[in-house]
Amino acid sequence: MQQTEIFQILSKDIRLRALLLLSKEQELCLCELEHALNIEQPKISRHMASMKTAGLVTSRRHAQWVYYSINPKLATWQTQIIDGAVKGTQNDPQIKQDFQRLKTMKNRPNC
Amino acid sequence: MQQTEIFQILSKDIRLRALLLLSKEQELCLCELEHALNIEQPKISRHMASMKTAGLVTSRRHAQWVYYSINPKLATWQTQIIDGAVKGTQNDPQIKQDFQRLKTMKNRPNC
DNA sequence: ATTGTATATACATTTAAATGCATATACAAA
DNA sequence: TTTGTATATGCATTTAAATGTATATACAAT
Repeated sequence: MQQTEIFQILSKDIRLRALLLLSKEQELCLCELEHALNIEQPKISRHMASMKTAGLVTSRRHAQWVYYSINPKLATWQTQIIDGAVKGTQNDPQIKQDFQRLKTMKNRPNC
Repeated sequence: MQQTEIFQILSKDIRLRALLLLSKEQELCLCELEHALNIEQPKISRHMASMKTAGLVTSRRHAQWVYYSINPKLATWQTQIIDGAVKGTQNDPQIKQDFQRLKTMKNRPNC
């Protein structure tokens, strides 16, 4: 049952929060995620790697930055699940804070 | 972030399969789940207990049987997630087999 | 070539779940 | 009160993820 993989990914705070950021921002580089989530670089890097392995996100490198986005090729049932997560968190203080930190981040890479 | 709890529950095969059975059958007693999923009694009992603790299912006792159902008071975002799981598994052979085993179970308790 | 910034990975350790097996409790019927 | 069936729980062990810290790689700019 590979269907459980998406649940296993979203079962952890950090990854859910990262995905929620990506669901609004289209594309974010690792350092933006690191800053918005306020966690150590190796940690977020590893979690993004696992999300990529699970096929939930894609990445592209541009100069020294690696940009992550939600995989545009997800099945509709997967998208539905993510949408549910978005709904369930729209008033969550933690998520608000994450977006706040992203907004106030200095020297965000432009492209 | 208690939103991750539903994902954590559905991240495991056994629990996802149990929930899918309940989503079609309304109510099933533990021994029906045990039989349909083809696993040991203490195992399914504990997994159902954790689903109950998480608020995903409810239970009622009738005579010596305990009947489980999906909690009717779930938030819509939670229902949406479960619906996504149902969609994502509708042609899954494992799930088909689970229903098959349920159908062919002898001496199912009636009420 | 050297320095700086961004990202990934290795490895040892910790933390958290899941499991098996035994046993306890709940209820029904004899 | 004994026996049978259904369900829950205790406890030791295993399995699986997550973590911290250090280090490696990638690319840009000097």
